Amino acid sequence: MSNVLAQTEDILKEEIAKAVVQAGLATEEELPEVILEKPKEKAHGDFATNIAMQLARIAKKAPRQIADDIVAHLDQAKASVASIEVAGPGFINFFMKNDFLGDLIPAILEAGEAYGRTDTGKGEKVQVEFVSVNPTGDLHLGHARGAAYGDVFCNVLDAAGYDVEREYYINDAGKQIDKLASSVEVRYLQALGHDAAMPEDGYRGEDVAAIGRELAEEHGEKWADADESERYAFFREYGLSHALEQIRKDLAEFRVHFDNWFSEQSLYNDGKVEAAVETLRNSGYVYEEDGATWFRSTEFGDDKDRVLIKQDGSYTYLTPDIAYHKDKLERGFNKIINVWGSDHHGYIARMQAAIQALGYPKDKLGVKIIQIVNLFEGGEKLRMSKRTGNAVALRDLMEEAGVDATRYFFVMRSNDTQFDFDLDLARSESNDNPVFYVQYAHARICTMLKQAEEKGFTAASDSFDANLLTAEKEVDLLKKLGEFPQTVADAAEKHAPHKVPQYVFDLASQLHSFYNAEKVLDPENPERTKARIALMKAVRTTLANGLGLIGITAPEKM
RNA sequence: GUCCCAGUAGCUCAGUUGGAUAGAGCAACAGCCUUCUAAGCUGUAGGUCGCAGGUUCGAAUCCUGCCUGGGACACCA
Repeated sequence: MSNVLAQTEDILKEEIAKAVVQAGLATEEELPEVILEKPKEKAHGDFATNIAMQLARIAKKAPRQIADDIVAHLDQAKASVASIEVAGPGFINFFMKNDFLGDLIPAILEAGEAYGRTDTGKGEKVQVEFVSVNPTGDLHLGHARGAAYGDVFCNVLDAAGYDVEREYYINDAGKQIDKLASSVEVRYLQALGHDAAMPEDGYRGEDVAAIGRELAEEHGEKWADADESERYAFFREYGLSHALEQIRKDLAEFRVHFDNWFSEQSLYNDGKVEAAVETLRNSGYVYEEDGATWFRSTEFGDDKDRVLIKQDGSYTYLTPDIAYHKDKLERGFNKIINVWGSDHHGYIARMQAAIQALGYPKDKLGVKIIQIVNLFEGGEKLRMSKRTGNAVALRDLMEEAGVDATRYFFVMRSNDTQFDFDLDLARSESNDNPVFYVQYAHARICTMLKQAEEKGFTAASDSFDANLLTAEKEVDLLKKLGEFPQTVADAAEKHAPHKVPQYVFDLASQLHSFYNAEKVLDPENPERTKARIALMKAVRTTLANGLGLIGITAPEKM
């Protein structure tokens, strides 16, 4: 178990609970959960608890009096507590014996790449569906944020002990594919010099035009006057597979991979769309009106009922989507999570209604909304890609800023605030750029360790004395290292992967600070040098693991 | 009109699910390289947490109302 800090906390919590009961302040049943927090102020100790305030009502005593009683009954030695203070309205501040930190470095070095992994998720099966862009063109800015968020979120879930599956839902059945087919057709004909007009709602992007040109080159006039339906089927298939191929390629380059690519068309082929409607009908949530078939979603809090089958007999967008979610739920996940763009938020209520109508609890489905991204360059907002005239593509970003910076930037902010992507900053090789700042910390350590080797310093992970690590900056570093597993678990539980870049940045900052204050390789003090080398190795491991979760490189040299 | 998200330092954002004197980075100002990478560090300054009520020992955080910005409100996908 490499989560030394959590162990220490658990023991302390237990001892506090015991003390409360022994002091006769509350029975075990009355006892609220003991909450330990990490105070912002160093002067308030390593941990603090507000248990005395919480007990005020139960024990019918003043919080400070309660706090004193608890302290009097606490087994300080067992809880590794060095000293205790009662402060403010009744906080109990614990100053820990730092010897618990001594176990940390060997634990980290032993765990290696696994440091930061916990079993908080208890192997629960979670499925995350993200990106799921219509295969009708390039991925662009907003999709990229969703891709980065989804991917890092999955990494974090995995590290926290969840059994994660990544899925991409391919909308390959609806009208948008018909539109793609005719758009490709027009571009193909135009590429051959024929007179063809793009339909009003066709895809006018450069990406589709490229497919048309490619086709013209490969096939020449072959399809120009082929049989209408045959020709249509061909363009449809060709456009679809090429768009999809492009998406896969871009995502792969962005280091995003899926376990499962799920085709909407397969739902039709397997009769699952009909089956879903029947299921809802049998449960009594379906009715006919005005020649259409409706889903009584208002039963579950939706604003209005929704049409499943239109007057003309075709399905609405919602219907296959319900079938899709039904299919996902039947695959046995404890939880399914959708990552959607902000323009889809209005869709949540009806989907959750569908989940309930299918007989599942509402919270079986989680929806994460990714807010809009604005791209800035030279202080100005870019609306269009300079290259293609379309919305800025993921590919442009990767070229301009690199994959590392792009991924880091997209996940460093909470998903539900709009994000200004500063292209100049992402590109800059300076300390303003948080990606470089963190990577530099890693590289710095690697250089130090290399020199340590060259100079003949060695440090096996178990042959150093952790008690020599007493400088303020190194104790801070140790404490920060200890937080990593919980930060990751926290990020998973709160669906907040942005906590990882935040953590890694803080750790890098403390490393730089330590580096400037203390010398690691010191021939005058070989024993302390050994201990510090071990500390540096632990920091390097933790930084690398954090960067790994974000999906970016940890360079050894910069 | 209804719903969702946001509103915290000049700018970009955190804020440990209600805790102590609200924190980082950038920008500003003042310093630190003969020494393991200055792509770094140290310090100063900077705040009516959108506004007004309420809940309680205690509110940036929870509730109500309002203001501002963004988005969504199809028998489109």
